[in-house]
Amino acid sequence: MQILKDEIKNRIIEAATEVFFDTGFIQASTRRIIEKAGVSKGNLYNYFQSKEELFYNIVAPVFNYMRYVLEETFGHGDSETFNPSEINLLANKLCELLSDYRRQFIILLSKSQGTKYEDCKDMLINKLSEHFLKNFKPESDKEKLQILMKVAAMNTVNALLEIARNYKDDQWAKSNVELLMKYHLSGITQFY
Amino acid sequence: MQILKDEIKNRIIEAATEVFFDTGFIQASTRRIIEKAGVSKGNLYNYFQSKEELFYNIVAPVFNYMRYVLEETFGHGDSETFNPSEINLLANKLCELLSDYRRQFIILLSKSQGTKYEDCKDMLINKLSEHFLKNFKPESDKEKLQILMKVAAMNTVNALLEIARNYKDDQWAKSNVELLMKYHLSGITQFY
Amino acid sequence: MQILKDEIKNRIIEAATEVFFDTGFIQASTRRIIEKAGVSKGNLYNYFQSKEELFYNIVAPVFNYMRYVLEETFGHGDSETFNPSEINLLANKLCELLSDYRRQFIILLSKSQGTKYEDCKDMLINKLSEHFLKNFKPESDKEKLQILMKVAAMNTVNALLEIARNYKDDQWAKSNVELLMKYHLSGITQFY
Amino acid sequence: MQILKDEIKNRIIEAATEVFFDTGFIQASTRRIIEKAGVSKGNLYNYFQSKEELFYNIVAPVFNYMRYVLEETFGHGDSETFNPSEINLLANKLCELLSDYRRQFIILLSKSQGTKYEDCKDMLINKLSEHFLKNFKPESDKEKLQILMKVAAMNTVNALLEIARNYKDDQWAKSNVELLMKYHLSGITQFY
DNA sequence: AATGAATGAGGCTTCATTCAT
DNA sequence: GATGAATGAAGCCTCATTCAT
Repeated sequence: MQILKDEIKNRIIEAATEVFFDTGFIQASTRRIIEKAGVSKGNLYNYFQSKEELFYNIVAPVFNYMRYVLEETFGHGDSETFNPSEINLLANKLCELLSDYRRQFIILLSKSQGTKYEDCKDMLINKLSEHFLKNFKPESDKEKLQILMKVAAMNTVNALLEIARNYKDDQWAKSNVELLMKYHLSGITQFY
Repeated sequence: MQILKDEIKNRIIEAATEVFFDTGFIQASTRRIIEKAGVSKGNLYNYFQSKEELFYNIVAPVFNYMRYVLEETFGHGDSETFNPSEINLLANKLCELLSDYRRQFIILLSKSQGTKYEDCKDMLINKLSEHFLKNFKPESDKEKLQILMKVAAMNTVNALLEIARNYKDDQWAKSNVELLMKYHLSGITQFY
Repeated sequence: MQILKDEIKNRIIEAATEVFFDTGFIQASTRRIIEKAGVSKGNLYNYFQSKEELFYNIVAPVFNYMRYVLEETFGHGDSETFNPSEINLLANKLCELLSDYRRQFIILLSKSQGTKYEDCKDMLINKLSEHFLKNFKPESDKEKLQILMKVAAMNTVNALLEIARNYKDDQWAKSNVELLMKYHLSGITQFY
Repeated sequence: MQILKDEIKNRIIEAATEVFFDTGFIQASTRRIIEKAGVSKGNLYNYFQSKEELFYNIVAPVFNYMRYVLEETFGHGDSETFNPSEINLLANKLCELLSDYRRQFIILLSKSQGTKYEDCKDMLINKLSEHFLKNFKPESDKEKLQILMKVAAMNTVNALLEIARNYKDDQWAKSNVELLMKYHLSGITQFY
C-alpha cells in the first residue's frame, strides 16, 4: 500500500509537471492533471491540499536549492573585485540542477504566475544584477550601467533557461554553459 | 448607423491594451476592459468578435511590421559575411517602433500566452538565431555554435524588451540600444 | 429593463428567503435557490456577489433595525429601577417588525450559523440579560440570579421567535406579546 | 473476530459526541471524528453504517428515555386538574438525565438539524404545551392561551437546555431547576 | 448601435462512503 | 477487523459570450 501510494503520488506529480510545463500554473486545470495521471478528482486531494500546494511540491526543491546556491556564491559581500569564475561556478551548480530538474526549473522561472513564486525570475535577475554592479569600481558611472547590468543579468538567466529548454545531456549542458559564460563575460568586462 | 464609431473602437483598444499589458491575455477580463473603456458588455462584441480577436487587433500591426522588417533585413539570403551593422539597423528600426508601440510590442512578445501569437517570441529568436548562423563561414563548427547563437538572439530580444519596459524617450532608447549592440557584438564576434 | 431587473432580484431574494428559512444558511444550496427563483447559475451572481452577501441582503435590515431599537430602549443606562414597560415597548417595536419581516427575523436569530450573524441570538440574549441584572438592587445576590436572568432573557427571545413562527396578523401578535410580557414579568419580578 | 470491540465502539461514540456537540450534525465531519477517536476511516463503517446511524446511536437513548418519562408523566390523560408538582417531577427526572447525558441531551435538542430528530425539540415543546392546556378548566379561553402555553413549554425546555449547557454538578443543577420552576409556575399559574 | 441581463461550461474543492488489500 | 486510497456527486463561483430590448 505504501508503494502504491508513492506510485500514485509520483504519477500525479509527473502529470502535473507536464501540465504546468505546458500551460503554466493558472491555465493548468486540475481536470487535465487528473486525466493525465489517471486519478479521480477527489483522490488528488488525498495527496495534495490544493492545486497550489501541488505546484509548490514540484517547484520548491528547485527554488530552495537555487537560493542556497546563490547565498553560497554571492552571500559573503567581501569579494572586492569582480570575479568571473564565481559566475562560472554558479552556472555549473545550476547546470547540475538541470540534469534532474530542468522542467521544474523552467516552471519555476517562467510558468509560476499566480503563485507565490511569480516574482522569482525577477528576483534572481535583480540579485545577479546587483552583484554585477557591486564589482564595478566606485568611479564608474553606475547610473548609466544599471540597465546594462540588468540586461546582462537577464541574458544570463534567459540563457540558462534556454539551455534548460534544449537540454540533451550533462556534457552538452556543461559545454554550452561555458560558451555562454565566455560570451557573456567578453560582453560585460569591456565596461569595467 | 452601419459604420462603427472609431472613437469607441479606439477607447476599447486603448483600454484593452492597458489591461493586456497589466495582466496578460489569459488573465485579462472583459469586465475590466469594458469598465476602463466605459463601454457596455454587449457593445464590445459589436466591435470585436471575441476577446481573442480584440487582442489580435492590438497586436497584429506590430507583428506584421516586425515580420516586414525582418524580411527586409534578413530575407535575401545573399549577404555573404556577417554584417554587424545589419543588426544595428534592425535594432534601430525596432527602436523606432517602440516610440509608438512599446506596450503592444511587450504584449506581443511576453503577454500573449493563450493566443496564436504565444510562440511569437520563440519564432523571433529562432529567426534571428538562424540568421546569425548563416553568416558563419562553412568551416565553422555550426553544431557547437547553434545554441550560442540562440542565446545571442535571445539576449537581443530580451534586451529590447527590457528597453521597451523602461522606455523614457527616443534619445534614451537609442543610446541604450547602442550600448546593447556594443555589448552584444563584442560577445558574439569573438566566435567568428 | 429596470423593472425586469428588480423583478428578478426580488425573485431571487424571495427564493433565497424560503430556502434559508427552510434549511439555514449552511445547508441552503445555491442550486435550490436558483431553481426556486427560475434563474440561471451565473445570473445569480449578477445580482449578489456571493451566497453570503445574498444572505446579508435578506437579513441585515432586520439586524440593523433590531440594534437601533435596542439602543433606543436600553442605551441610556440611567433607568434606576427595573422598568417593565420598557420591555413592553421593546416588544411592541419588535412586534411591528414582525408584520413585515417575520421570516427574516427567524432566519437572523436561528438560521444564521456560518455567517457573521451566527452569534446574534446570543448577543441579544446577553444584552437583555445584562439589562435585567442592572435593575436589581445592589444588595441582591447577583451571583445566584445570573443564570436565572439569562433564562429569562432566553425566554423572552424564544417567545418572540415563537410568536414570529406562528404569526397570523398584527392584532394576534400584539395580544400574544402582551400575554408573554405578563407571564414573563410575574415570573421575573418575584425575585426583586 | 465477529464481535466488534466495545472499546473501539466507545471511542468512536465518545469522539463523535464531542464533535456533534461542538459543530452540530451537518457540520460534523467524519474526518474529525476518526481523528479524535484514533480510528481509521474504513473501520468507522465497520461499527456504524453511516454518519447518521452513528448520530442515532448517540442520541437515541436520551430520546427514548425522554419519551418514556413523558409518557409516564403525561401519558394517562386522567389528571383532572393541573398539577404543578408534575412538572417538577418531570424536571427532576430530566435533571437526573443531565448528570449522565447532558451533551447528548443538548445535541438531541439543538444540534440535530439534518437528522430525523431535527424536530425533536418542537415535538417536546408541543407535548408539554398540550399537556399544559389540558389542565385548564373547559370554560377557560383555550384559544387565547394556546400560544402562551407554547411559550411556557418553550421556556421550560430552553431553561433546561441552558442548565444543561452550564451544568456544574448535581446540586447546582437541582437548585437551578427549582429556581426555574418557581419562576415558571408563578408565571403560568396566574392564568388559571 | 447600445445595453446589461442571461447563459452554461468549466474552475477548484469537500466529503460521506466504498472497496481492495 | 483494520486500513486508507479511491470515488464521484455536489458545493460555490467566474467568465467569455449571446440575446432580447
